[in-house]
Amino acid sequence: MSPRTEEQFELIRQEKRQLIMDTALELFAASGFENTTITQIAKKAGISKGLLYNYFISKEELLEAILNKGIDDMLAGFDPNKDGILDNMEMEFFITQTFRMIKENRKMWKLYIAISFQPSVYKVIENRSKELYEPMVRMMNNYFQDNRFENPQIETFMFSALMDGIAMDYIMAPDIYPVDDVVKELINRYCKQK
Amino acid sequence: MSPRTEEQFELIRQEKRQLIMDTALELFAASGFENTTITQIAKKAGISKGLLYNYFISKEELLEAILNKGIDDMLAGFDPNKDGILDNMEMEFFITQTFRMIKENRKMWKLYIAISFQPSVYKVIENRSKELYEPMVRMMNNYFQDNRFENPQIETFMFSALMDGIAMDYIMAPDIYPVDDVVKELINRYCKQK
Amino acid sequence: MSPRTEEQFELIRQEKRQLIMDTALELFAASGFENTTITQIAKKAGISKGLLYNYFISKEELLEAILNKGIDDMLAGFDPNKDGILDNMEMEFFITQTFRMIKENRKMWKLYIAISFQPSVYKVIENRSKELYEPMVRMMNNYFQDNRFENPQIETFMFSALMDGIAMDYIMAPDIYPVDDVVKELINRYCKQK
Amino acid sequence: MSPRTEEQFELIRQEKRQLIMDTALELFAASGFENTTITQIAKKAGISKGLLYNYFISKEELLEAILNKGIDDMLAGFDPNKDGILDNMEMEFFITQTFRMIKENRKMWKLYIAISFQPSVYKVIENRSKELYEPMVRMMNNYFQDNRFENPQIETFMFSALMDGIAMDYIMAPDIYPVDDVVKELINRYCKQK
DNA sequence: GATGAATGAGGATTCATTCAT
DNA sequence: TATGAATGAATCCTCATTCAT
Repeated sequence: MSPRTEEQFELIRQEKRQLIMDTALELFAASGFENTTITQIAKKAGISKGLLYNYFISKEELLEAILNKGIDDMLAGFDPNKDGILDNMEMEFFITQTFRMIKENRKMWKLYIAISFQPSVYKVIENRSKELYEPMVRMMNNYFQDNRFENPQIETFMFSALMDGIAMDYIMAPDIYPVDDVVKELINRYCKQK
Repeated sequence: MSPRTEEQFELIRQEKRQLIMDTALELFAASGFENTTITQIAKKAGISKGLLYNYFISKEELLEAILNKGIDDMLAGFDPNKDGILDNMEMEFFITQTFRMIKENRKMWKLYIAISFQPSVYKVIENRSKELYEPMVRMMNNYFQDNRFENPQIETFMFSALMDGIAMDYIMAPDIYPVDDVVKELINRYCKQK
Repeated sequence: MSPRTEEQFELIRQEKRQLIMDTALELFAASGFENTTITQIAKKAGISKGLLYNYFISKEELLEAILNKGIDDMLAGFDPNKDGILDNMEMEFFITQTFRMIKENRKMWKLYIAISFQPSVYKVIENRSKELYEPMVRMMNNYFQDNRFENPQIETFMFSALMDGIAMDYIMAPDIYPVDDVVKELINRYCKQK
Repeated sequence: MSPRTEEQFELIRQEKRQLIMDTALELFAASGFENTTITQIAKKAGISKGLLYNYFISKEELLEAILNKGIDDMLAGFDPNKDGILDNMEMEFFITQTFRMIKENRKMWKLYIAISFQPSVYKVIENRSKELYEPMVRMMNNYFQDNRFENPQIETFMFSALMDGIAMDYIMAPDIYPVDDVVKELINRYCKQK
């Protein structure tokens, strides 16, 4: 009856932590952060409330962990620091990649947007958000400048709005929104030779 | 010292009701529905909690009233039941009008979107939302068909995404977003003779 | 059915606040701060838990209020800032007064001492304590100097220890400790012409 | 690699048990019994929570063990059952010895006093306390009677109060309290030929 | 109409203790 | 012997709502 090894414990911790985060995200996305109780999360995850607090020091820290993980995944998913000139292929890849990530992390993004609409409450994600958005915007701006769009500034706003709008509409109604067709059209407009 | 007439009382009631709604909206938009307490609203409105419940039977009904008022205003602001053919001028008017309403009711829209991201809460306004969206979508669809856009179906999705995205981006950062310029460009693209 | 006047509300608040403090002190003194629950206090006071939090923002703030009130009472009970020369009568008055206050506020002092033994936890009363002790010690020192005791410094320590020890022993066993006799002896020793 | 003998195991057990008690005392004295968690104790002692429960069946039993050990030490430190006549030397020895023990077990005494101020907790050590106090009081009484103090009864109360008060004041501020000087004066007053 | 004291159900969090390994 | 994940009862605290005045 020797005790578990360090590795065994670590494995247990990793798995349980992920289980809690997944379960919480599910519920947060469905009902919102405030409308989800720790009891609900614990019950759905099949663990006790106490154990949850063994992994996250508070409900809010659990939220942060989920959002940070989501942002990390997004950042890892593409290279936004592309400083050189983006050609059409690369832009197409960026768009495809972005929506692939959004589709894979739909619930996280739903939560993320919901939280973003309460800035005074959740300054938590403010900094992480900038990490994500600023390089993206810079990249878009470069693209529209380099590819001689008429008004790169405004084009960036329009394109961003399109990305955001498509993402939003898709997230709101994932089952019926023809996201692939719309994205294809988006690529058509922005990544083809003029 | 003549006693107030029935109408005067009614007027006072209406004004107080509106005061409560305005105050609540302010707070809901800033911190979210769940993070705003009845006590906060009453204090900011300068009335007692008891009186607030004289005007609204519950916190949720107060929310509904605010959202319904917002949707009513929006519906009143344009004629979405336009069945005939929309010409470019009319489309331009629709866009201008829409963003004028959004700018005027920014906080209400912020609240509205935040609520929309919580399905379990969203049911409160689900039906009213459809009242607003469905005719809009029908109208857009008609416009793109009538004006011989290549793929009216997809065009409607793209255009809606643009509208939603611009609105969202503006609402998120109203102080720095160049909404007028972006909307002008939107009109340029969609309301000019081909 | 006109609402209560400001004064009526204020009266209610004063009385209820005092009721809560009295009840809490009773329990804190009997079982200690940590071993007393808000539920116990509320039940004993005949009110709801919620109401308690209408008067005190936290359990700890309730403790502070009780201790501060006790210290205020003590400070009001005698003039520790006596800078001039204390004669025997005045010293006798000081001793008598002190023990009168201790007897009247026995439970508060029990709580106060118990709390004092956890300095790392309750820095709360540190400052207030100084307010109370420092002038007392200064006064004693003056007395022993002015009245030509052999070693005023050490005499102050001895006298303080006696006061503290008597108070402590009395508080521990108020029903059987002959505090009046002991205090009489104390006065005999320290306030009679040599 | 010879297997440890039974005695070696027992020795290890004793040492670990003592380590836990020392660690716990440290924390109990600093923050109080209730404010110290088992987790804190285990972490500071460098062992697991489970192991701690291998040595003590409950947190309360750990407290009892600490206090009992302290009382045992105290009892072993002097002979309170002196039935014959105590001379001045012996009284001096008693006082010196007592404060030497208090200084050596300062934290234990801090805890002991803190506990004593919570009747509902005090029962844990009530009986052991009597074992310690009653013979002491009897001894003092005898001394004052035998040495023809005017009012031995009251003198016992005064002397006890002095002992308690000095101990208390020292324990409260061990770093600045001139305990040696004060004790010397105490001896001066009570152990010198009249 | 108007007030704010009062309620109590419900939520987040803590922690002594257990137990599989 | 030794580990720390896991439990759940208990605790503090919140807040929408009610109600006597």
